[in-house]
Amino acid sequence: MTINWNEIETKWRNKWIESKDFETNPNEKPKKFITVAYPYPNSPQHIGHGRTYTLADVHARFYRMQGYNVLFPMGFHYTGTPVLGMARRIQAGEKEILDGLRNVYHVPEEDIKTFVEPIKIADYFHEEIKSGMIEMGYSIDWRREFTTIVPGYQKFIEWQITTLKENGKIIQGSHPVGWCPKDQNPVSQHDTMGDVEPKIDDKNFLVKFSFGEFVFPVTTLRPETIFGVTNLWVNPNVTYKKVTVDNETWIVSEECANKIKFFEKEVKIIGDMPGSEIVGKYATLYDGREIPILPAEFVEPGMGTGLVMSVPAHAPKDYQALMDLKAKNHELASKIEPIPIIVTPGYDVFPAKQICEKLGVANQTDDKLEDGTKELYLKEFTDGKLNEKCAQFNNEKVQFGRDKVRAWLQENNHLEKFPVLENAPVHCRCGAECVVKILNNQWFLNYGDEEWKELARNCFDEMNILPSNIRTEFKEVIDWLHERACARQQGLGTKLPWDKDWIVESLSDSVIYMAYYTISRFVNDGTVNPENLTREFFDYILLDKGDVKLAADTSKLSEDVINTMKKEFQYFYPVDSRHSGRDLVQNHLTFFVLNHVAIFEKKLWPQEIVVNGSVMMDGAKMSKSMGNIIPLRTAIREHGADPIRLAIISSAELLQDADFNMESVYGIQNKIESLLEECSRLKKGTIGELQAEDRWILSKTQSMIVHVTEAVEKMRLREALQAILFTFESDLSWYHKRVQSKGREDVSGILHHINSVRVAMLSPFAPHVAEEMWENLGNDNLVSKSAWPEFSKEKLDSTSIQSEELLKSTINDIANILKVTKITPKKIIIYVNSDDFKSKVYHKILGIMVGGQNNMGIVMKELIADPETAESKKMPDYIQKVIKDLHSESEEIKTMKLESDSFDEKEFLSKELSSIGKKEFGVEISVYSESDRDIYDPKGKARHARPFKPAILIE
RNA sequence: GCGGGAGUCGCCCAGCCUGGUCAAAGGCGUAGGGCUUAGGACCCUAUAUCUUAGGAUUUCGUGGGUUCAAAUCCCACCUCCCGCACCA
Repeated sequence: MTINWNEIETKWRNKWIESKDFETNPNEKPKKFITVAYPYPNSPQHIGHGRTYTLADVHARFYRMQGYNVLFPMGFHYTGTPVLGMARRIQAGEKEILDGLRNVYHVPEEDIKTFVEPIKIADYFHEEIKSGMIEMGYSIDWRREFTTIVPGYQKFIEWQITTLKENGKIIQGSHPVGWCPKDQNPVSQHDTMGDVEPKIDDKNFLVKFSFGEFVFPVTTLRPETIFGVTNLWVNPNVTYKKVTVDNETWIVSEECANKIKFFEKEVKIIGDMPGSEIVGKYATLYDGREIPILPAEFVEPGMGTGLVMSVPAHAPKDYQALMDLKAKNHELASKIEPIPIIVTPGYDVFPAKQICEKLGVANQTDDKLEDGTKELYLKEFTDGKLNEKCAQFNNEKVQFGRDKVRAWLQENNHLEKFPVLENAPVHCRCGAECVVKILNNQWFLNYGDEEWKELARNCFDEMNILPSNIRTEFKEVIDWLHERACARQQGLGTKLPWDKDWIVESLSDSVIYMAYYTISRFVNDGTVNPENLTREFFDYILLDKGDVKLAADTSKLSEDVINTMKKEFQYFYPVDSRHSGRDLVQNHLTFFVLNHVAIFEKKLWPQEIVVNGSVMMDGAKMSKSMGNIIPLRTAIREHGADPIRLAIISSAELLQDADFNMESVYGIQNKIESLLEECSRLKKGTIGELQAEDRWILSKTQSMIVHVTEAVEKMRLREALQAILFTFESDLSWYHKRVQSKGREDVSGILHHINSVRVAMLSPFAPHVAEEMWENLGNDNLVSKSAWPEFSKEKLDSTSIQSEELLKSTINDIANILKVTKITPKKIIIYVNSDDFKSKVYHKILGIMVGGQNNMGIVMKELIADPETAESKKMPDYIQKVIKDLHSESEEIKTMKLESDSFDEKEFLSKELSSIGKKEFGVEISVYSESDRDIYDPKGKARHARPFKPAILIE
């Protein structure tokens, strides 16, 4: 049978919509509030996005079947800048992006025309993504949907950010950003040519030397080398500028002057100073020491300030430049000797000299200097120690000393930050070269605050985190986190209420919004006019602060409505499970916790976080440039939603990256097809008297229920699915074998029961086709509304599991012997144990082993200590073998054997073995007990029989 | 540099937290058989090595250690991947 997936899926989707199953309001049942990070709509979603939502949907559907009132809502995150950049590029007619929209995303031409407006882009993909979610069968309550730029949400964010500020969580400061001087805008990856992220290196510093009334600023990554400075380098061919910077006059290159204009400084160029005029003079160091200024061609005016300080003992370039001058008998240079200040194991006193000689550097323009410099800088940083020339920093490791030296110089106004673009040049899409701008008065969330961190740690400690091994990562993130800018100057979003030049940054307006799902329903149905929502309203509903009258008056609502809304919030909150991709661990998920603890009281803190890995395509990372992105809706059309859901879930456990490939989809499709076929064959029937194999398979079904339920609870969905579809299959095929060999035809009632259980458990994973199967099984309700199969101890017949295991292992042993000996059997004889003493010893050993003891010596001692089994010291061989038998059985089986009644092996085997044995081996099998009088035992095998391990003779 | 992971029987990937059910699940591939007009799909069997009695041997990155017992716990080493922010 070939399934028409789209037809089945549409059929059931419509039924769900009709019955409004997923529209959730408070009721008397216990609730679960499941949320997923909402999408940013600047492209259609692909299979990778589908993973997080699918896992959450399975979770939601599972809880629903377990009898919870589950709220699973969705919103759309419009806040941010990427669509702005897209719109600009589309307006400029950039081929690359237009081709992508047309050929990869198949956006209709008339829609593309509207995309010059950023919101139209978001609107388009919003609808696209939403349609995909519906087609995937996500059980979302769409009545609560919103975007982050609707008035109600904006009122909510204003309230959130104001509350944070009043709680002292927001501070002001300055911050460097990548900046386009032409557009007068910050630039991010989306705004640059080639989509490069402008990387800012703020470990770069500027050390100030004096030169008469002027300041000579010099940039360095290694402030500690100030102690080893012997001279400055200046390019004699460059004309430097005199520049007033606040109250000082600096000598810097023109390029540098243009950079510092973007720092928080008053900058004005007032004149020239040719490099040639500076060369040969002296500058003054922080400690009053005079050092000569020497010419060097390697000094580039575009780098740093265009002036360089020379540390010839530790910088290969400086050393070589000095040598070059000395070779020319330069007068000032000839007097200079390197000053070593760092001791590093593996290097001698003058490491720079050592490296230049090792690499055979010819002169200061030699390319080998770059490698040498890199090597030495790293070694000195990780292994080096400052020496006695470094005053109070003597004996400090460079790793730690550097920061101390920097702080000390900074205090004494000898040093300033000089952030640079690490990956310069970066070009804005407009063509201009980007610079670093220091933004004044930036607003920060003070995530560095220790008290705040401590609260978050408390929350994490009490929270369930799946998978649990990601907990340490959260701990690290909390430790490492510091102030984070929470406002931007451009993009869509909500304005800061107290400073309208700024917009609340997108990662800061998406941290507690789950609370808004309980409000959006009332906004969407018109009960509430969002424009009227006030602080008092939110305070009352979300924080239980103030009184209902004030909240009602200020927001022009009735007290009844207000109290209904408050009850709804209090019913659904806290969030019971937050699903997200692992890329959000370091930011969103941690901020989510931080903001909750900063705003809400403890009982409203999140209960659980579930983190999943990403999706790979045929083993490779998905990327637009590689062209291996499959839009989700395309995949649904081609393969069906359920196969995609199953393929995503079955390809990897939670945190592992899932590999999506077509083979796995086809495999799943076939598996499901045969299951569906079987379901349509089976009819509800009466279950007659149970035979041994019936009791066994029903017991196995119970075990499966336990196993699957546990796995889903821990979000080990792959394991659960595997159990439902595959592992159980091998039990079923054994059952079929047994039934066939007995020639039974009355088992369809049992199979119907078993498959009902399987289909119900499959339903959260593959909801559409499970409904179809459920219907085929003859049910007239929806499986998504039916109850999750429940384990019942009474249905678990441990004796039947044991006896069936005995049968299987006996068959297995016979097959094994036949395989090894390659004989064709004419007759098979089985001898079961009937020796009471052996049984007694067996049980005694079983008890000892279940108690945790497995050592032969200890077991023997215990046996001898008991007068009933003391005789066993005469049969160490038997003891050893029994221990070994038991070793190869699961704890579960061992416990069962211990707890349940023993059964008559002979009776069972002689009754059950012949039919299956005849089918498997084609000969009669006779069963004797060791003590039978009429025993046929020509080879004396019978005495080898042990409990659960009969002896076998094949002729 | 700071931090987080990973290395399993041809490939992908479970198992490790909680040691014995582990020669190690499942999928793919491969080989043989069945079914089929053929192909596909499906089903069965095999797939470390040795073995004429249900067994033995060597295996889970490398080298040590703990233990009656190690893929699993501890130590060291090797190799590989990912994140480092104002960006969704």
